[in-house]
Amino acid sequence: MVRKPAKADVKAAASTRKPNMREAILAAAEELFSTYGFNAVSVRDIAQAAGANPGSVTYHFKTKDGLLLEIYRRHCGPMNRRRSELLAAARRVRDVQDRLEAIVRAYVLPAFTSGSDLAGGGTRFTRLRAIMSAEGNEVVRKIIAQTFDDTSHAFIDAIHESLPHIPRTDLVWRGHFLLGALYYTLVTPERVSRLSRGSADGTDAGHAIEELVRATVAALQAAPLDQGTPAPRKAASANPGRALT
Amino acid sequence: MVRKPAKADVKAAASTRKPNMREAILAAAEELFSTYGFNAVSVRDIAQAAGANPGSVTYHFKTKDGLLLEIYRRHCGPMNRRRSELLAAARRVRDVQDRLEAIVRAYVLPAFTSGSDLAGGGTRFTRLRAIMSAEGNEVVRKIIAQTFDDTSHAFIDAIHESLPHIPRTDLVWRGHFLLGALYYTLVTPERVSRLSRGSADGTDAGHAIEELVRATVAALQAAPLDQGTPAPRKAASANPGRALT
DNA sequence: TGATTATTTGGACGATAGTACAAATATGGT
DNA sequence: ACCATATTTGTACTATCGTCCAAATAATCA
Repeated sequence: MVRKPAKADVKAAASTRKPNMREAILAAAEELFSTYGFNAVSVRDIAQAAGANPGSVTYHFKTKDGLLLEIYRRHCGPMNRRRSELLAAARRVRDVQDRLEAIVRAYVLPAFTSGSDLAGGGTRFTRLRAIMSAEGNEVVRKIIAQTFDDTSHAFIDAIHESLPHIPRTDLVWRGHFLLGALYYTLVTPERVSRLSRGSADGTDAGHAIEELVRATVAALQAAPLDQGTPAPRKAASANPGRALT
Repeated sequence: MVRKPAKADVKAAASTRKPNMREAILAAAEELFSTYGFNAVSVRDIAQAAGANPGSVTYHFKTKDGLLLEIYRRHCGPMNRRRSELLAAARRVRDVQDRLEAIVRAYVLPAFTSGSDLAGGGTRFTRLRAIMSAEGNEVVRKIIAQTFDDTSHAFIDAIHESLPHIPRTDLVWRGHFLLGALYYTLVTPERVSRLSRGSADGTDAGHAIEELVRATVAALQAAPLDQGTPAPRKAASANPGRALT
């Protein structure tokens, strides 16, 4: 096809230098996958976005699945390490209520903030995980089960220690709901803006975190299902300020 | 509203006769889309699953998008009608606590139970919606905004009437979390079974509904963020049985 | 019945998918 | 400067995609 007129011109056209094409491909793939999903993005799309040749993608990552795998490898480590640190600190909080909130925050925060270099990297990767779990990608399913389940168990255990009267099963459910809410907020933040008629911004990560933490802490403390305790009556409305705490 | 009883006969003899190919294609497409997503399923996959010719799909629905559109048309009406009925009934519940629970149940229940003929139709369609929102399908985005937003507003308004001291914005967030939790449970139910080490079944719709309702009612009643009320201390642990209600 | 319409069929079209590979080029150590 | 290696490039391969179309078949009704 048409040859490039001059190497310098091409490089100048790109906003940044490209010392490491491999990194550029990874960044482009992460951005595209987290926006349109894995199936909807082609290797050629990624190559073009990275200013690379489709063959380079094959050279560096062998297959499209391999590229996705490498993205996960890049993020899982730092994110779970951050979670462990925050969880360890949260466990040391004296007050039960504060501790519970700190634990939930330790789970949610690393999903939003970047674990590595790029701004918004955490949000982007978590959105990618959300889309992947919806698409049911088989390559990713194994990584999730073997990389994230340990972290999930650690958090559930920590919560269970703070709420020993609630069966573990219920806490698993409620932690599951937390992850679903977190994913959905990252996938369709504009829905919040729309339904609130502009009084809330779904893309405001800070606000989303606070809302999510507050709602989750309340949900975790709700009476369990089995133990024959029907949802208590009237008391809540009699104590509106503090609501359910 | 009752559908043809003859439908059962047709289904029983699925391998032999095919009186209505259009319906068979719709059913196959719904099943495949809700399992693998829109992008991952080809028109030929659908045709094969329905025992039809790929050309028949084009004949009946013009395009692949048209097929998806028709699936939505089939379900949206009955589901939202059911929700309206249940919501109207829930509004008439006297006790505030019971009413709140009934409202949430009115939102969640039609998403699980079938609105039409097939068993598990409701669950399947809701799972489809979950995957579609993750894939960011443009064809569907318009339908969602114009068909489901009215319903969402109605539920938020009803909740707001029962919890007037909580700003609408917070209720929007919490309703959003509810939908995310609902979606995620339908998309990856096996995760609940895995993390609970077998003590819970993620595919048990009845149990999922109860857990979801309990957690959501508690979350809705939590103190709002802004009004300077820090999460209350100590009281919760002093009242473990009822927790946050 | 025959005539008209509705549906199904099988094959084809151009576009694009993931991947492979040889040639061209860039890089780094000596 | 040279050589060995790493990387990039251009292109080609096969497979599959959504859609289209003319012919074959089924269904409907005068």
